[in-house]
Amino acid sequence: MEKTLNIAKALADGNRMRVIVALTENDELCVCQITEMLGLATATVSRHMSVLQNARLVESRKESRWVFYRLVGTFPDRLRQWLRESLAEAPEIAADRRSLTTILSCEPDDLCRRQKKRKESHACT
Amino acid sequence: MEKTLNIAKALADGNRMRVIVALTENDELCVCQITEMLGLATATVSRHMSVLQNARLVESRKESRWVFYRLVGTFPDRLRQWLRESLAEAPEIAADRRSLTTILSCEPDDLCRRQKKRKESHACT
DNA sequence: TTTATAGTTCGCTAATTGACTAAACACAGT
DNA sequence: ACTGTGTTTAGTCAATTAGCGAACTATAAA
Repeated sequence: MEKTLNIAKALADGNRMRVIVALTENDELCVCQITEMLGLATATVSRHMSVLQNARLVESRKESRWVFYRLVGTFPDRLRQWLRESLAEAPEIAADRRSLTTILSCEPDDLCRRQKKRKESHACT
Repeated sequence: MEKTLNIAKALADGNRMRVIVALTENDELCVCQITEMLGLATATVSRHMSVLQNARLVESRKESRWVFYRLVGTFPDRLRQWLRESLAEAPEIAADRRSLTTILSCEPDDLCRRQKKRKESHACT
């Protein structure tokens, strides 16, 4: 029962749910892309991804400086179906989809550079 | 998205998950039966059922002094399937099933009387 | 009408959780 | 070796939550 409960707990956060849904539509995403989509601090995103990984919902691989996450191959099919059906009309998910289109149109390198620049400009304000 | 997230949050507690699964196997259960199964205070069970009701997972009816809860007719089928599949081998659920056999073999009246007697005997200890 | 009963709500406590910043880590780039 | 980059971990704070007992509510029973 612990495994199922961990999954339920992992999904009991709006941002983590958004990540899971985004990963049902995209093979994999890197932390900086998820960070950009959610609009949170990198540290927070990392924490969230850790929760999802511990719940065995996602797995990760490292390539160069970037860490990419994807859904595990054993992701429960019924759960995926429920999420997609129940969130089919959700405006927040549609917004994520649109913003991801832009995010995915550039390489992680460029994206991370943009995030850094944005962060510094905030620091100067 | 709020509706789906509320459901996820409602399920992110072991006891509430156990109640939902019990209700997939039993048409309806009254508070005192759920209380007996979970081994919690009535107040706590009532609070939990309120969460499930607010998440639109269960509905209630009152008969005499008893309140009965059942799954809503719109309970997401995929979600039910996922829960039943992933919890098919869970020892805790099996234990609940067994204890419910005993609980359901007597009327709410008798059960409530037993619970009251048990509570008083604790008070005397 | 009064008393009893079952469930709900309130308030408290302790634990957990989401967001952030800063520091640490892993390792690529120079 | 040193510097830069992206991510992870640790610590803090505020908000939320699960469990309980007490008080309250709804209403059945006497």
